[in-house]
Amino acid sequence: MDPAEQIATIPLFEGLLPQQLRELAAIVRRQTYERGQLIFAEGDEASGLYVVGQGRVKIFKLSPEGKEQILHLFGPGEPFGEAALFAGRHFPAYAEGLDQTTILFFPRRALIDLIQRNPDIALSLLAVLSLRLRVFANLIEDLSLKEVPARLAAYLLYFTRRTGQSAELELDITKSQLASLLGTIPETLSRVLARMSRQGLIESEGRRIKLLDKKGLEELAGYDLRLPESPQGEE
Amino acid sequence: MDPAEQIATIPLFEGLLPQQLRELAAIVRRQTYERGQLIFAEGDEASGLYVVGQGRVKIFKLSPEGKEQILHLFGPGEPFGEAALFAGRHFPAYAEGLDQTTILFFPRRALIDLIQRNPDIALSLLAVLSLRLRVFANLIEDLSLKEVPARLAAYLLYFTRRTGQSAELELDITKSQLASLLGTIPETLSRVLARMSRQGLIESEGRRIKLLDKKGLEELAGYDLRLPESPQGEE
DNA sequence: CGTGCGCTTGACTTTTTTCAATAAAGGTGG
DNA sequence: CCACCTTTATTGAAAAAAGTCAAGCGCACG
Repeated sequence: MDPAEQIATIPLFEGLLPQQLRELAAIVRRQTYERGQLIFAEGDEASGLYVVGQGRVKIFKLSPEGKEQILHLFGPGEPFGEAALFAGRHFPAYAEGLDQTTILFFPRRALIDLIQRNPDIALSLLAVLSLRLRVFANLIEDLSLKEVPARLAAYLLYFTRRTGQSAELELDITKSQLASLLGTIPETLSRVLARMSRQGLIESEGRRIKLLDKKGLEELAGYDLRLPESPQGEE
Repeated sequence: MDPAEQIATIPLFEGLLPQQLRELAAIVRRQTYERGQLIFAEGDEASGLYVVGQGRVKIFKLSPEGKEQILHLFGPGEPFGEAALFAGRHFPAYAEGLDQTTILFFPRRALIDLIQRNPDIALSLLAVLSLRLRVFANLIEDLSLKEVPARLAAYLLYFTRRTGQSAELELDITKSQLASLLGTIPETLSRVLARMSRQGLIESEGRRIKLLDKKGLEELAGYDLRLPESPQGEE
């Protein structure tokens, strides 16, 4: 595909003038990665902005023992590595291709120039970062306030809403990856899925999961009891 | 204090021209909150940017059962509530005064105008958001990859570095709040502190904690074994 | 001087992880 | 098309970590 055309489809750059798109096209570098190939490592020098072209990218942290926590999964059009661009000089996590993946890379200097001449990009970037902050806040909430079944229920419900699939959904990641996303391990996830099936909440077969009792799942996820009172003094 | 003067000391607005500072001063609203008073609640409409004047502010999430997870503690000069400004229209968490607190509030509209006319503020904001993203990434890592003793050790070491205190530190929050910050409960924290004391790692007396064995703490925190190899295939 | 809040400790329960073994699924090359 | 190999998923038994409930202490503050 023509670089300028492809860039124009990136939500982050939507609304830019043709001239500006051409500038971007002039500095972009296209890269390809195999499934499982590392794009950057935690601690690496951050020299620019990445945008997923095709395929998916996994952003994750690694414990000393090798256990991984997935922070994000990104698909076509989504930028990543921006935080390192504006804050520290180093990536705070790993990035790896989940499939065969093409990446658009925008070097730091040129990008910052462009932003300075074009505040709208900045606002767009601010929106992206804000949204991520929000996602993280929710992830933190889930990880620290809920147990695995609640996290799983929340994820399943969220997933149906995100993809529009109503009650029958098909995971686009392995269950091991889902476990990592939920902050647990495959064994635990497997058991929780089995238990939910026994309880008649879901039906699980391979990557296909049918939600049989949405109400029950919502309860599990903590969608009830949304305290109407102010939490003052709730320390 | 004169508003313009005070605004000039906010890192976020550093480097602005006197004219722009005056614009900000013209739109700012000053508010006071008591210790424990709610500044905004999760789900509230977000109508502007907050900056801490004096005192400290606690940003937190609440589980249905009332357990809280502290996301941030902010002090003078630090902005909060920005994410809601650029992304969704609602706050993703609660904010509450930790002391008697004065807040500077900048309404949305005027601020966005100013940003559009002044890309440098945008870059500054991008840096702030990026930094927070980074903090969150670390918090998520800690919460999901480490057990409480490791999180506590990491916090203690981080705290000494942040405050410059070398081996003897004085908490500026209650232990219950520290527990919440670490994603656990006071009882567990208490036990972990006791255990660490028995092991000769620390000496704890009220809010004063002395680090007796930094090396041991670093090991606990997982500062060893930083895998030098690429984590390829480490799924 | 008492009330309340923060902190600690003990006994107990629940949740999750670990370790190990096995089964199922998917892709590759003959 | 099948045998083989790797990856992914499941299950059991045991251990570990963290949370709940309940009681008690100490200290600050009115």
